[in-house]
Amino acid sequence: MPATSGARPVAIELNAVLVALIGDEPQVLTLEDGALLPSGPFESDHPTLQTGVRGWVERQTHHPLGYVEQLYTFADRYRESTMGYRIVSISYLGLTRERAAAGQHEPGWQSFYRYFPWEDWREGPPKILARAVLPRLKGWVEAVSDNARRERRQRVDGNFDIDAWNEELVLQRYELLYEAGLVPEAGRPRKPVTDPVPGEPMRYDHRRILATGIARLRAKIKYRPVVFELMPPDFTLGQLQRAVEALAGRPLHKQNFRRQVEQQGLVEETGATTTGTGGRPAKLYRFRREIVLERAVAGSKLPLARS
Amino acid sequence: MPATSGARPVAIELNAVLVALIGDEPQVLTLEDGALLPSGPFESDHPTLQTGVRGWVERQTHHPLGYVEQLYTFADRYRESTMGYRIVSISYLGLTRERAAAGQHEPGWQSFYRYFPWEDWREGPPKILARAVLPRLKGWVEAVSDNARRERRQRVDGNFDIDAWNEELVLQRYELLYEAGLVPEAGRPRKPVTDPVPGEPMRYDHRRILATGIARLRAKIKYRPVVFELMPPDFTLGQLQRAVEALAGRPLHKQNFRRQVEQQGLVEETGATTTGTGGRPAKLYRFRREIVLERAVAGSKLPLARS
DNA sequence: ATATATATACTCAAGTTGAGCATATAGGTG
DNA sequence: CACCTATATGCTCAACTTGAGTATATATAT
Repeated sequence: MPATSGARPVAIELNAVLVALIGDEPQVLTLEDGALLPSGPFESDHPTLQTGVRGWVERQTHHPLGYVEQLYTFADRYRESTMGYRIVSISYLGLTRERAAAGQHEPGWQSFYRYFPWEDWREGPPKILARAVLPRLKGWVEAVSDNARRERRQRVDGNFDIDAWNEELVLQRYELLYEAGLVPEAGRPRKPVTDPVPGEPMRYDHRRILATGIARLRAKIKYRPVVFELMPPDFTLGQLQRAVEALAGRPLHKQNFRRQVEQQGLVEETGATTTGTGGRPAKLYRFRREIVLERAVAGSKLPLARS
Repeated sequence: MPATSGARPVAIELNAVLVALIGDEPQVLTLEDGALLPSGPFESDHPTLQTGVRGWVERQTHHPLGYVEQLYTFADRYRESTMGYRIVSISYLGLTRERAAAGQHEPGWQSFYRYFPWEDWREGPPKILARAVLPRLKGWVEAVSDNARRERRQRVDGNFDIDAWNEELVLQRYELLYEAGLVPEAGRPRKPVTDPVPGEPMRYDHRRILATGIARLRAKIKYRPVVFELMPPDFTLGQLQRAVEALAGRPLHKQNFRRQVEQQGLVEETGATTTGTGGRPAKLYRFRREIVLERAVAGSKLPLARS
């Protein structure tokens, strides 16, 4: 028998990091003027968690969810429900297609970089890094000495290396800033943050959940064709590149990007072109959806023997 | 307010996929003669889930856990506790160091490949694949026609490709076998499996959880230095290679493996050598633990612009 | 002494990647 | 209209990485 006898009742809450691209800007659906991620109860009439999330999100947003994946389950003691149950929150990442009004501000949708301004390197190193983030981290490093200082320095250098920026470390950087007392997080057992680094906070641990979602998405676009879940059916390679750049928060080399996309066989030409791009007309492409079944991908870095 | 009002009480159960290498064989800790993974209640006096798992596992096994990571949260309706609560199970992957008695059978420890015999390619393609698994899958493909058949064929070809075996797809292969009715899984809404493919079953969904853990571990060894959590403090490169081969289930090219390990700077020589290896004495190495802080790794496959 | 292991060092061709030059074709401007 | 500016697209090339060896060293067993 599995040892479930000592299990205690808790309440389950679902959280969603719902992402869309609106006019080249990566956005997340929020409530309460950007302070909360959408949350919903786990309804027992759904056969699985996944379908529960799907149903509830699609009811709320009236848009189909192209892709859903579980992010993480948090059950930290600082979140207690009013009923006395302990709250366990299970968070999901969901991707949905661009809304109609490109370039407009849709109510509830907020840019990733409102919460993590140091993560947007599309125009080069964000000034906020050198001006606000790094000096404060330096202070935190130097607040201790000897081994502790060396360890802090290594962590800062490894996660905030200007010369070898790693865009996947969104969560680790956020957690480091949290440890350094530079970002506030409601409800956590921490001394209040008097002078936080720039970037909007959220209530509860929602900003941390968002960081988890962005980090996962940035890692995933490198080895699974998930960007296409955010694109319209037909698109130019330029649009596709801007979409990846928006998510990764980094500028890409145009010619090499096309080479990569084309030789991976991810897209096919529709035959049409568009002149709306401001220069030579661009060919329109569509995602070859069959490829998801065919190739289960994976980048083996293991030095396999024989062939 | 987050919409937690409709949340229903459930019971939380923790499951662990606890891995150790025992004499070149990758093993998992089980109960009930291999039929169950260790499970424990979520005790409310632990500040976080992670420390809860750690404490409970270390109490049970009397060994420190080198590495713990959350795997997945399952809450499928077919698992109801006797009390009427719904059970949500949160599973973890844990790595621990090799036991004293190498080569011996430790009670409770079972080889990965007892449960997934088709996943062990260390001696070339497992005979069981051509003899039992693939023919049965072929039957499943041909049981339908037209589009359905084409889709089934694509999925089988993509996940069980003998000529381009992808060792990371452990979970996807297991799920495909489940869908094809070739592996039994207790408690699931499925017709009973009369003639399963070889490989031990487990109770509940524990075999699926184990598949999740192995898949995660196989993916992780490629970009994080987690193997070292399974190794003794000093080891030869030969031992290290056999450890990776055991986890990945594939033979590696010896010279290229050393090159990779050395140029990644993951290890340093201890200065000592050992003659116990049956040939020329091997240098002993140790893991450079500092590197974990220094390099946050990640294999960028994005074609970045400028430098 | 010889056979057989394993360990370690080095080489080389093929493939991949980073960086950039060159050309095509739209719209806007004097 | 000639020309400037954008974006799109095609192609090259050197540097680096990877796959697949050959060659040599040094233990133990017979």
